[in-house]
Amino acid sequence: MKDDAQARLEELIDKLRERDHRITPQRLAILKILVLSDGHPSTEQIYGQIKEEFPTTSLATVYKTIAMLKEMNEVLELGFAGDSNHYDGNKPYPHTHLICVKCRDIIDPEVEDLKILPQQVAQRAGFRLVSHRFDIYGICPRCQSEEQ
Amino acid sequence: MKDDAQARLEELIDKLRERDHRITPQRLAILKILVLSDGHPSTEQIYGQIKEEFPTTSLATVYKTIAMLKEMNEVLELGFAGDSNHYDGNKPYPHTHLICVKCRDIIDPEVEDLKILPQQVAQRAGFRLVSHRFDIYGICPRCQSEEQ
DNA sequence: GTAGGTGCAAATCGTTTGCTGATTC
DNA sequence: GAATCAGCAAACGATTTGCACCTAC
Repeated sequence: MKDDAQARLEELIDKLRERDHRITPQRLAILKILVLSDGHPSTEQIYGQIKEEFPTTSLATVYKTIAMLKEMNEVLELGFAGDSNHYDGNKPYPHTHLICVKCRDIIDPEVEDLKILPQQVAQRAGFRLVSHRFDIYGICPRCQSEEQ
Repeated sequence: MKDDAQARLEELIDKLRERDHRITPQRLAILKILVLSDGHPSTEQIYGQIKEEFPTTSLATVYKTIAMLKEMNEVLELGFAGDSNHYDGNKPYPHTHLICVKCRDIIDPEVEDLKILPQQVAQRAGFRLVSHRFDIYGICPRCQSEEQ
């Protein structure tokens, strides 16, 4: 495991302990999957991966673990209508996503920061800023080359 | 009905005719609701409103009409995981939204255009741009004042 | 008259919940 | 040992679909 993934995993474990959450084998496996994923795995993908190690694990456990991480603000949820949610356990704060509409791959592009724009827009309308989401949809290079 | 809403309604009717879609009373009512809404009504809200005029209308008809408009690119769909989708029939192209996380009100804020940013980000990663979505979440003035 | 639309009910899919037996601490 | 958790199945809510009847053109 890469150093930064290892460090993030230990950080998460510490935070669970702080809150008196138990470190069960299933939770540990889910945390590992999250910190080791480059992409933004969906619940189904996490479920599929964890079944390799713990075949009896249920989807409910995946959901419950993620709900716990959400409550701790240690995972970023990318919800999609009519599709599984995807999760980022490494950068649990708003950031730009580039999403392929064909293969549904999600990457973090290099992008100039939006900086104070969300705060500015919210303030101007009298809103107290909570968060924001910026998704760019396109066709990824691989899917482009596969077009006829 | 305001002039611009009237004009948009006629535009939509023309586009339906062009494609040999029939102008049924239910469809007309849904189109009216869409062009007259300042906000971004959800399917449930559209359903609720249309029932006042046509009590027998079904949710399925609302969904089917919206699916037709989506296919014609005449409505912008704002999908939310675990919530009804919302629709904008007046500005059926990507634009920034400001969303209250408490009352779920959605407004179009005055905002400097993102301009070429989505295209720039997509291009840099080799993606062909399809669309984008920029949502800012916060607490609206009314909900702030209602906080004890 | 006929292609297309409406409305109903059933099916679907992701997610959540209730509960019982098992496990971490 | 006790509080928490895992796993199962049932419940849920938004959306979609199949189909018989109906209606705009």
